[in-house]
Amino acid sequence: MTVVTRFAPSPTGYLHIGGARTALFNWLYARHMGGKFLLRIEDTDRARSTQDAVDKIFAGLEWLGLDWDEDPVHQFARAERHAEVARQLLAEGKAYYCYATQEELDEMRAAQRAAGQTVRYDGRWRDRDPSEAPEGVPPVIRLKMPQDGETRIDDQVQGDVTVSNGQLDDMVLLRGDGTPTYMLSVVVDDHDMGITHVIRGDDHLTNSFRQVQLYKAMGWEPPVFAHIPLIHGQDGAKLSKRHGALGVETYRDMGILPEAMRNYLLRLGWGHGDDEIIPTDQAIDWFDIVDVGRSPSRMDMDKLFNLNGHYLREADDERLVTLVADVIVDKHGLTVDQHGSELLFQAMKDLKPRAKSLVDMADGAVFLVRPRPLPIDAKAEKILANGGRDLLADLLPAMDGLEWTAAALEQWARDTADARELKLGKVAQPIRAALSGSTVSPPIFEVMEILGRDESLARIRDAVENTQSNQE
RNA sequence: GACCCCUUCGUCUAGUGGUUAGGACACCACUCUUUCACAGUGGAGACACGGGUUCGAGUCCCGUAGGGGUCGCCA
Repeated sequence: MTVVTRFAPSPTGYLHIGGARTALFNWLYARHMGGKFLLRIEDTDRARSTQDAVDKIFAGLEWLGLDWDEDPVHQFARAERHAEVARQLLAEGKAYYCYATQEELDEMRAAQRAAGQTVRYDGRWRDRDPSEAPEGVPPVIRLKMPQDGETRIDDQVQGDVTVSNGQLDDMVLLRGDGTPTYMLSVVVDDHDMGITHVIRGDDHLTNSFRQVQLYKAMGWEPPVFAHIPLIHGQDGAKLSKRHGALGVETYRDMGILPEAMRNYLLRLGWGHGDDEIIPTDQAIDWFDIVDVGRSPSRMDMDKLFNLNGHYLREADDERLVTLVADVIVDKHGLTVDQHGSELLFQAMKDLKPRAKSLVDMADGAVFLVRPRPLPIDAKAEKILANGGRDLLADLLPAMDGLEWTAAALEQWARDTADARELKLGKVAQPIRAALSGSTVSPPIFEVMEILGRDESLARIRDAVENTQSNQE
């Protein structure tokens, strides 16, 4: 049997982190099993569904690198098929019309609550003759749930979970306006799409019991269920769009690499011994849904960034140049021309170990492509003011004739420091301040080589001459 | 409230009856060092609690506590 999984988001907003992980697990399982991963847009809530959200979800999945098979199914387009199933059940006596009004149901629930009873539809129209139907109330169609026995789910993650059928109320299949409810739509679509494994958030676990009864009523084989634990926020509560869950594009904008995101999400609820760095191809090889844990986990940004730093160091230099240039343009408002890209490329090996995100990397690299004269930050200015400027002025004439390689420049700096009985840092820091405008940068002699003789000397001259440099 | 689920360092996890309870992030110290990082070494840090079962329990059973989820003509 070929495994078919699906990711079924409702397009009422961006693709948030929990949805992204659900998608990842479905994708990984399908790829691991050599099956298919399908997409279904659950847009039956016409009021809240938007095309913009659909686009964002697609974009989010694409960014994450989760490719789906076949064209996405739009649930609303299948409404007639769903209604047909409801009518069939009605004809077979497995479902019935319910004429209870909204107000009536509200009262019923309020009364149940007040009496300390379980709140659920009481089946008031279950055995009532439709001839008693009130005028002008468009009826809903409800499924006749079994009232005895129990419903059992052998969940791949949660294990055997059983609920007594008395807990299940007769759920609405078709609304008064003839449109299908979510409960009906998911079951019909999962069946029609040939979904073999439903992997979704734990918050759907209790829905599954009722869905199983719908499968049974239709004489269909239920899929295998796997309810994965939710991701919680720092406060331990369910992460949702209105509760701290950020869209995946936000992580992208924070400078996270998609491969880092995948690795991080994978480790939330799933592990493989002591392995932490798990590239995607390895994940496909190792991942199995039965190995997913049952307890919820919390988002840990520090770990995400740590992982991101790792993938950043491994990433291809040219790819990084493009990504970092984009951030420099967007965040720092500068342009990065051919020469600028060249500088970034050469500096990449020094930039990599210093960044945990593309944003960090851009911050650390921007001085390379800034036009002169550079802004000098307060700490750097202090170094220049406290003797650094004088030293540079003193050294400048000799520097012109040096061999301009990192190694030669470093040797020269060491000799110079020795000759003056200074520590190397005393020579290096003023140069760093002049070249980068900061006290923090990649190894400064590397920077000198990358920037080149002319630019380097010009920046040092700027620093020497501008006693009141443009401080930030 | 009812039903369902969960509970190992602060966080993510390994662990499936006998371990000095392992790893990772974060934290602290040290090493490296021209700054900052990276890297390396070391350190502190956990089986929620109470009963069983067993020669022996983080591992099995039952309670308790805490947390979460669901109870819509939303999905």
